[in-house]
Amino acid sequence: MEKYLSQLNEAQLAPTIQKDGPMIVIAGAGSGKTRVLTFRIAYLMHEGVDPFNILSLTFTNKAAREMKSRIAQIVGESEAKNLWMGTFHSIFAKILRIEADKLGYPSNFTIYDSQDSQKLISGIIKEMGLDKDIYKTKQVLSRISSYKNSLITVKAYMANPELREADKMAKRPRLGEIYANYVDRCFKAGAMDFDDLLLKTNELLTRFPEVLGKYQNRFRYILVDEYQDTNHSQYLIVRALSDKFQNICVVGDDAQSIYAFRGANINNILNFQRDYSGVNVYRLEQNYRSTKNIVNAANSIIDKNQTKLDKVVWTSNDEGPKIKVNRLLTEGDEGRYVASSIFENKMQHQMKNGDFAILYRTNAQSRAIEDGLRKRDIPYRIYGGLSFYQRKEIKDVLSYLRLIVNPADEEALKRVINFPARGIGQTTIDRLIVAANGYKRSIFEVLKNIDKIDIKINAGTKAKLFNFVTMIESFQVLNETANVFDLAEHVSKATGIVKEYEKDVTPEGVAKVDNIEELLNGMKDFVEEQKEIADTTGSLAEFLEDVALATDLDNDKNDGDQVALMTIHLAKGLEFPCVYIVGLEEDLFPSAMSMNTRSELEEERRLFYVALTRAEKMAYLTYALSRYRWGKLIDGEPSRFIEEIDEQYLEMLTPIHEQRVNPMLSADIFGDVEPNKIRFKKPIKKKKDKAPPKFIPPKKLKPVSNAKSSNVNLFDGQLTKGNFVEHLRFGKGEVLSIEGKGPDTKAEINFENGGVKKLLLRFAKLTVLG
DNA sequence: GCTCTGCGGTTTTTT
DNA sequence: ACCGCAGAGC
Repeated sequence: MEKYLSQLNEAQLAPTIQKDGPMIVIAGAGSGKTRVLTFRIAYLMHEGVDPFNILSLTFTNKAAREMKSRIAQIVGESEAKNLWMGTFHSIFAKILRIEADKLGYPSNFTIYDSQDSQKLISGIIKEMGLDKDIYKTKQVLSRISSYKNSLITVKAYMANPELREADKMAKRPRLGEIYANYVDRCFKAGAMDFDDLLLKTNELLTRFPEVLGKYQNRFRYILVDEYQDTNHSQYLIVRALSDKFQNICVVGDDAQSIYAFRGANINNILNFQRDYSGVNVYRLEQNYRSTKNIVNAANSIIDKNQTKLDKVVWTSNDEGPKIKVNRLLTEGDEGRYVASSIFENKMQHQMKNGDFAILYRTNAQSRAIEDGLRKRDIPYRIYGGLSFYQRKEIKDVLSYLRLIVNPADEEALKRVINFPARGIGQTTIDRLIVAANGYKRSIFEVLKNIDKIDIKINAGTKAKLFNFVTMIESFQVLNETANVFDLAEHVSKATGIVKEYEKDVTPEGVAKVDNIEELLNGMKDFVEEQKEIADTTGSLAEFLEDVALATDLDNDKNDGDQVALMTIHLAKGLEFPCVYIVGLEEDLFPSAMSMNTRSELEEERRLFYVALTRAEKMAYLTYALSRYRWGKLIDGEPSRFIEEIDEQYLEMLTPIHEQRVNPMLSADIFGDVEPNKIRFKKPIKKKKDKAPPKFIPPKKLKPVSNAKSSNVNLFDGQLTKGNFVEHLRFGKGEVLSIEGKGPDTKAEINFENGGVKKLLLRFAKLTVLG
């Protein structure tokens, strides 16, 4: 143990060897918090704590696995495997299965993913005959989700006039009814959604004191990673479980809280000291990951936030190169630039593809980057997006498997009852749902008793339904004896799914068949793996649970040396020698959806902080003057975050403001990438969009966008005080004054929805009204 | 009940 | 630009 502890600095050592009592570790980016957590757990075990009594909660399965294997290296495999280590969702799903009967749930309950939840909600809205334009599925679901995360049950909602009033004001007076129906249908289907896994755990621990006592005694030592991202529901679980022994260690960084949008409450970390008595506060402030330039630049930006804990991150690492900032004309140029820059860095610094990460705000941005990388033959891997298990063909197979484990699973049943097509249409399904609701039973039970109940379905259809039920039941029998791989293989053949997709000879169809094969291979691995682990059964139910809570990041196949592409959210906790942060434009990053309040904007800023602190040696920031959004070419302005960085840490490859851009010069940044093509492509494209008029005839409504011209001010001399203009975002406005000359001309404009703005005319997208 | 077509939403982030 | 879904026609 000594040999491990000696690897820690003073600040890391103190929290590692505090055995008992509540403690919080405020850990700056790259300060070695994972090391503290792992060594601390090893230390506890060294001090005689049974691993069975240690609960360690992480944010991702991947983090849990990595931590477990690191601990195994210290204390040995056999000891480490008894640790309770995983995500909130996976740990409490396991506990809920054990205690399910107390809550009236079957222990083999299904976990609905958000797609399942959405389909159920939209079905309920339809059944209730509500206007789907007012009751938007996603909005309704997000309301329900936030209620659940705040522990507002249907009963609590109904008893709370304020909440009901708020939804009424939002023109959704029947939201409570939808909520009630949704909860009811999930319960009847033996299903829990993601939020339920936490909500029901809370219910379990409050309603059954003996259960709470049992788990309090079991989890004598609790550690929580990424505490800043816990929501209220998770917070209460941790509080309840740690209440008896108070051996609670939370680790987090308020500057990296980026999940408020899904209910994470930054106050959980800010108020931790108030929640427990005698809290020891530790700070890890030395960054071991990044260069001085990167650390200081990141500090300079997070300084702009008001809500934060005192902490000064510093490093003794090298100065390192400055952060390079580059402006491109279009998203295509951005992709090409990033690709050629990676190419150059590989040549100059002998770097591998795996040393690079390209981070973006939204998944939609990946396409242009991909194109650039492909042209340069740079191998890459996209993380996130539609995960493997969410793909249609995979969900089809999984739905059959879910139905075997839990035939009440309504969403699975609806998905496959007529896929592949077997002549059971929507009308029949609707009638089945009505009957199931009427009898307060699951659809599957209705199906089994189809002859005994009152339902208007003709004999032919009844026969088809009977066949379907028989098929599922035969699978259930097989599940008693066969392993999950053999079962799944049989299912994909017997149901005709594979045959159905084999009919499709397009590349997409072929890919689907391949994907199903990959799923089966994965199940084979699962079977093999489970043979080696004594305390798991390798059951189908277990496989499905793993799959339901898995993310793309978890299945790191590590196939070869590839550049990583992902959203910034996904990048949290990772690090790369060289990081490209792309799409640094107002309305994109910060996102237009998150600029309404200071707290939203501060979360965007933390997101930027997270992005920048992923970099070890080099960081690049890029933005494009125009990019396709919703199929249209939209002009953008550079993100405020670029200007918020102390400029001494930046190297502007292109001037950010007030300077003429020479298109010939800007072409140079592509190095040897078909310069001619790039140089001439833009002007041609631009011409097609809009021919810049020589002058603007007054009084006539003439749409003139200054847009992509970017190096000239088309309004030069045309726009004067008193002119009326229209802006895409700010609406109509009156020109108050003009200042500057040529490309630097600015106009002060009073907009009807935006107030007074000063706009650089060569960037402003204005229509002159007269 | 099945198939095709046109429409509409999408692009904020995810356990 | 793209995908998924609803509605109409067969």
